[in-house]
Amino acid sequence: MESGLISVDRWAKGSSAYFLTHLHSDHTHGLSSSWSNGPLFCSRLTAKLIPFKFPNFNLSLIRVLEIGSWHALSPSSGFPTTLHVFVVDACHCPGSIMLVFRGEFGCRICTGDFRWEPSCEKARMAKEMLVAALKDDVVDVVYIDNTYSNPIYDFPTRQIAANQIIDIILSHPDYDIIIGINTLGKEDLLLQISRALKIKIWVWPERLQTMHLLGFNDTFTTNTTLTRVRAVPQYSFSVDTLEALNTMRPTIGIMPSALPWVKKSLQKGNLSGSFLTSSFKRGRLSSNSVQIDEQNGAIGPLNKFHEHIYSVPYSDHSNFAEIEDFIRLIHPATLKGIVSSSSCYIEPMYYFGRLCRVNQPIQLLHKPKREENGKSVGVVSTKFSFGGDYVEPERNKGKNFKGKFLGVRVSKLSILRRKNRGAKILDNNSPEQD
DNA sequence: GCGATCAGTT
DNA sequence: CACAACTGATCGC
Repeated sequence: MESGLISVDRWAKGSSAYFLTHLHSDHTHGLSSSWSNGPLFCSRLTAKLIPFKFPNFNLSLIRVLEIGSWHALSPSSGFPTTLHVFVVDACHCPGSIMLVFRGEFGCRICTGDFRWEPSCEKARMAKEMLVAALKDDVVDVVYIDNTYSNPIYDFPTRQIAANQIIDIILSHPDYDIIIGINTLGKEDLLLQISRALKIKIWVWPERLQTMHLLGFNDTFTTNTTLTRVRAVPQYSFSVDTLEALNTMRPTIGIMPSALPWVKKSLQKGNLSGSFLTSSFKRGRLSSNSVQIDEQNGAIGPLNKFHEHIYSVPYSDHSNFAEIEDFIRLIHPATLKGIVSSSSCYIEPMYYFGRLCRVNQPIQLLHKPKREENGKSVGVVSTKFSFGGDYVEPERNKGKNFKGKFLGVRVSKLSILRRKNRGAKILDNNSPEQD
């Protein structure tokens, strides 16, 4: 039946064990306070955060996985078969982990969301642990964080981006500073800012609780009078907000993200206005990401996109080169993306297939896709296709296909809205089995 | 009131 | 161009 043996960041009934790589909401869809579909395996830190995100969560379901250790699931512990899982730090956000599974199905790695920068000490240690754990074993499948698995995604390390942000703040000594963040992540950035400026950072009350759970007891405050630097929910961060704030005090906003929409939405917000001062135009709206001195991270003039807003490519996902490094290191038989995309732009096998042992032809678009959902034997349920059988001319990445196809005007790809992250690994992955 | 979807926001 | 992470409305129950 369609029940998988284990699920990673997927929460539907039918699996014997559930793994949570980290607590971002796009990985917890289907998880709730009342969820009870099976044992939930996660890092110690994630386990600590779960009750905060899901009050009244049944704690007896939680199984802590120590980082750097192998853990066994076996019939003696009520599991259908024996498998082992190894855990390393994914360096994506607090508590985030990468998982290595060994069992009847062979060896598979779920990276979860991850960022392993070559210059990051934590990532270097994680990599060593992983290599040591794998020994000479071959890896059959890597479920990769393919968010940026396209060579157009080239951005600097978080260290460099953090220095850019600090420089921006230092160059605005008389301004209030607003930084957009989410419910978890980018703590290191805020700590560095705090250290560099010798100043506390304001966060909203729930975020302060999170900070305390994470063990940061001194750096953050909810008292606005103590600091000019405030970290606010990203969704509350807009051109309008910044303009409103500026009617009260001079304020700049900083968007720490490598996602292209940042630039786009910020530009669009003000292009038609009268803001196009010469100093603004100097910002080269259409230019690509910042080119900066690799060593010290000095900023160029170009991450300013609005009179009051800077966009800095501080990313918690690996860039293209880092993904490539990872795949080269693991040299798996094949790859699956954990981010289901409605297009081929980030299909991992397209760019990385040559680094795999099984050099599969690049199947760019939809998999067979007969079933609606669920029962496909595969692994990651990438579940959508365009109804028909039209094939995008592979590298003809030019236009997206929203125009009109088959006379149907698909104005939005929203029908295909990706939604499905996560992987379900079946007890029998092999084709010879039903 | 909950969960699943959809819509929309940055 | 896509993408990530999140909030909020809606609908069925």
